[in-house]
Amino acid sequence: MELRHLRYFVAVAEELHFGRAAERMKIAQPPLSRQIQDLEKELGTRLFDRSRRKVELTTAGVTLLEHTRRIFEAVELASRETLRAGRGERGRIAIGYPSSLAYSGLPELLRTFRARYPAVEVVLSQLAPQAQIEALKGGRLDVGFVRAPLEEPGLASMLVRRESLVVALPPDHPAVGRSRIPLGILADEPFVCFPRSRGPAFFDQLMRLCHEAGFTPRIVQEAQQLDLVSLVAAGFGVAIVPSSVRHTRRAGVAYRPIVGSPKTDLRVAWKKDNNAPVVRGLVEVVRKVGIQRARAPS
Amino acid sequence: MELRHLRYFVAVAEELHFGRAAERMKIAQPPLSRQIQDLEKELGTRLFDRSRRKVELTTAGVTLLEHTRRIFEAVELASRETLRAGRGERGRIAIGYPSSLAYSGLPELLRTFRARYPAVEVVLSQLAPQAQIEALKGGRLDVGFVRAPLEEPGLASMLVRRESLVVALPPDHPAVGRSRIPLGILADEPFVCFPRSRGPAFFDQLMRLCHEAGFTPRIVQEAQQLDLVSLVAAGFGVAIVPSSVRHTRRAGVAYRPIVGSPKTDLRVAWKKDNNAPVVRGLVEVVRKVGIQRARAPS
DNA sequence: TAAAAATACTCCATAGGTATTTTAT
DNA sequence: ATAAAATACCTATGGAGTATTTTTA
Repeated sequence: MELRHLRYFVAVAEELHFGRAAERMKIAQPPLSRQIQDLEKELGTRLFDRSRRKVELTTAGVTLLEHTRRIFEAVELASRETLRAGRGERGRIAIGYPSSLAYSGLPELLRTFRARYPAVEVVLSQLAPQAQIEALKGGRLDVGFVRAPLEEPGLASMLVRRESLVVALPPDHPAVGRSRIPLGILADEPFVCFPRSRGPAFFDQLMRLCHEAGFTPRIVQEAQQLDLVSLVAAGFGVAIVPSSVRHTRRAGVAYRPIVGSPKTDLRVAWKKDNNAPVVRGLVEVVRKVGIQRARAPS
Repeated sequence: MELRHLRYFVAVAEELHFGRAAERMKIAQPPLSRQIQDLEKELGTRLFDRSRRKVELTTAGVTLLEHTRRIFEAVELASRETLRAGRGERGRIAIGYPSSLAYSGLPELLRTFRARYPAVEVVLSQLAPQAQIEALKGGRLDVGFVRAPLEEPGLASMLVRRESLVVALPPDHPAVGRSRIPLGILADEPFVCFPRSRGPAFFDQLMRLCHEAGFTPRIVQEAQQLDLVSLVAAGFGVAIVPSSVRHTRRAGVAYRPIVGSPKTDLRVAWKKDNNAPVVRGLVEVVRKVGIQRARAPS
């Protein structure tokens, strides 16, 4: 059985006249008769009563007509939904992000994305850079936002924004008096930072910066759960963070730019061979809308 | 789009390999590739990702696969239900019957019929013969049981059983002494019977019998609602009824055979051009099982 | 007799086959 | 180098057309 048979059947059932039904189907009457006969043969029962001059549906025909409507509805629905899925307007996307994006940038991005793809389920995971990279490669994540150059084979990425690094330090620290801080004056300060395993690229950049300033930072605390800024506020030491961290208002911490304005890149990454239209769609939204820095608190 | 496309699509989606899918579909690989391409073209989206060495479903493909299952289920259901309807195993049948069958014969028949056609809805109407004939012609009834020769054009009928007519009379009537009653001795009796309009054939047969016995019956009461036997019991007069009426046990009435054993035919009737399989099925059940006379009460 | 469906055939569009190329590993 | 899908081209099944017959009112 083919849908053609059912289309022809519906035409005859509605016209109750082979000639007119054939006309409607843009074919001649004899082939239509044959197709209906083939269908009747395959189903094993008559669908029309042609014993008298006029064509009438048999009880079997009535039954088939009812079911046929449902079949065509199912086919149309399948067709529509498949196209929607193909356009990325349907499905699920798992997004990874670092804690620094949770309150600045990400919400705005998601609002735009969900407006454009309302039927897509968004799954969010706050993850450290390295964890994101592994989740991306393992397929547990579709896209991730990471601060890293991302030379991973198998992953593709796009620059979202470039921002300055700043020093976070207690407000009573002597260096606060300066408008720009030369890293060298922090040579003897205790540093707090994330463990290298959480984000090697950022960690290594930090080390490089300090070495260029002529010292090796004394790392006193590797933040595990708590965020860096809270540790700085608690007086454990100073930290170097992306400037956007300032947007999370917080007492007990001052931020100062660094001499030489070192930068860090926020990139959006995805598996190179992940062609899912939702992923393309999200990246496209990021490209067009970007992730704006929220305005710094006054 | 044809079901063929969907069948091929399912094969490839399940095998995730064009070669094996083609083998399963008993066709060569290139035509299968083409059919899938045609389907993708028609739907407007890719269904498989062949960018790498192995074939994978796209999100659109996953969506279509889910819907496809529903489509094939609908097609199979339609096929099965249509065949069942064609066999008369599904539908509705309106049956007319005279009061005399309500307690003898009809229940047994219906039990057999419903056992064979459990999904058929049976609608019963107790109707006088003439009302049945009109309902049959008007399509409000599918089959009717009538006592009449049924020479109606447009209707077909089959003899169900032939039974004797008997006289119903009060037990204290002088004629009760006889084992067989010559109708002539009832010449001066008051008769109760149904109005001619309710069943002309039976009424005319009655008149003919009396005339042959040399008199015209004095009809004192034309039963409208109440049945004849009750009127006889109430002493309004005598009546001539089919012998099966005796099966409704009732005090105050005696039954005696008539000399010459006149007979009446119970026929099952249907519209000649009603080819509904349910109707054929019922008539077939009647033919095979018949409507047995219930055993006379001792 | 006329209207309409079925039959008998003819033709061609397209499903399917064969040979080969392209692609990705 | 190889496995697998795509492409190119050919074949042939069966869907559709034309002419005619059959059926029924």
